[in-house]
Amino acid sequence: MKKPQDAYHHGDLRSSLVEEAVRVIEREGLDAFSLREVARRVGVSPNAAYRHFEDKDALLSAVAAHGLGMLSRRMREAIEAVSVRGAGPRAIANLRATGRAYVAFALAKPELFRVTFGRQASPPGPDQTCTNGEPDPYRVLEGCLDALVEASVISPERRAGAELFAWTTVHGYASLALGGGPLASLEPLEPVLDLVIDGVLGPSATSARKPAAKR
Amino acid sequence: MKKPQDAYHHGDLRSSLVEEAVRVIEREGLDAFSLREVARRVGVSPNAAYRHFEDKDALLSAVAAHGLGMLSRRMREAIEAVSVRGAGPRAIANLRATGRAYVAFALAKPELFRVTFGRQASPPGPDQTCTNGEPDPYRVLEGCLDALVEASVISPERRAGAELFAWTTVHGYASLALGGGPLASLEPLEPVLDLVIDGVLGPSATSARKPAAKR
DNA sequence: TCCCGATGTTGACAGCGTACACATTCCGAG
DNA sequence: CTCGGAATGTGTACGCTGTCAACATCGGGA
Repeated sequence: MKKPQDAYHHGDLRSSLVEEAVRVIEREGLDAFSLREVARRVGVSPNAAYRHFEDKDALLSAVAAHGLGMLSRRMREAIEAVSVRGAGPRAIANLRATGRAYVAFALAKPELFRVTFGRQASPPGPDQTCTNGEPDPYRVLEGCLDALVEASVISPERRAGAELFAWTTVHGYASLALGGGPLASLEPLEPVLDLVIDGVLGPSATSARKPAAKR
Repeated sequence: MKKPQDAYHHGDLRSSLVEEAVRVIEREGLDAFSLREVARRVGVSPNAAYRHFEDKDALLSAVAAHGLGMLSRRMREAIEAVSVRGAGPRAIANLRATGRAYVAFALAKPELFRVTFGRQASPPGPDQTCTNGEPDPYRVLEGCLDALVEASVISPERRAGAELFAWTTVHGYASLALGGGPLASLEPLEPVLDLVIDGVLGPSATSARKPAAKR
């Protein structure tokens, strides 16, 4: 009576493989990840994976999609934790919350974050595919900015560049915090978020923001 | 009579290995890179590399250092192309030029850029090691911001967060442009640079910037 | 001159991704 | 109920990889 699309012999391999792959990558690093290792841990033969993924790279892509879904969920949870009803400056707090959640996710699951965003080939379709039914993180950001427009905090035309700018800055902070550059031991996030919000809101509203939250 | 530190049997292997590795990575992707492949192309046995690099990862780190040096050079060249004498708003143009050069490098050599910044382990020392005598890119940015302070365009305290913010935004743009996220087919850079400069200069000087350059 | 250390080579091993052929299990048509 | 094909998992094999140990070669200082 259960209807998951693949629960035949093993009972939802594919999902098991993806989850185990996420675990290996996050706990022992991307270098420790191999098809054979994951299959071994799941308890199937190495080639079983080929019934569900064309090759190793396809499995990695599935891992990336999984990571995207997790990130998206955390951003939405962060929003909900801030506002039950959202309007006015609450919308600004939401935007800030998503940024914080984004960086927190990168720091909490650095290897997964790298796999999620460090890949060249992503589905060329308009939106990324996420593992859960989650909307992809970009849509969450769009929601935040739409709310700002609806609450008349920013003008529609100012919204135009906002998505790119906000995403870009927060993603850059996360990337650099993960260790590549000389900013590895990093300065606090909040001042950066202040500048992001200033940039999004525009020069007029500079001090309309709430004082930076603690931490 | 020549004194390069290692020009014995082969004549500066190590450098040859690094350069060939850069070539392979940039032309055929990181996946096509292997110790054996690089050694093969250079014309030495696979194990010759082990006289110069502890393991594959060490060679990759050398590639990353090489990439850092290239990036740094391009940023400095971009500055020189803008200003023979630098002061006042010229310093702002310099900052913008480094940002443009940073993104241009990432787009021109995407695989190399990924290797350069996508690594977890970097030398823990205060500054990254570059291949050429180049200062690392972070120092170049510091130079730009110092010039802004010296020219009294920004206050010293405003400079504090500026390095992180500027680097972060430009690096994020470059990373996203390389294809991970949904911003792959990307919106123009200049408006983002406008916002970066606004953020660095502070809310007072919003329209002090020059109109965005063409292209 | 000769010898030692730096450099490069050869051979070997385990682990990897993956192709091919085979075994098992599920499910619907008769 | 049976039975056959499709879906799923296994066994075996191949070439490639990173790396180790032992050996060969060279060049410069005693």
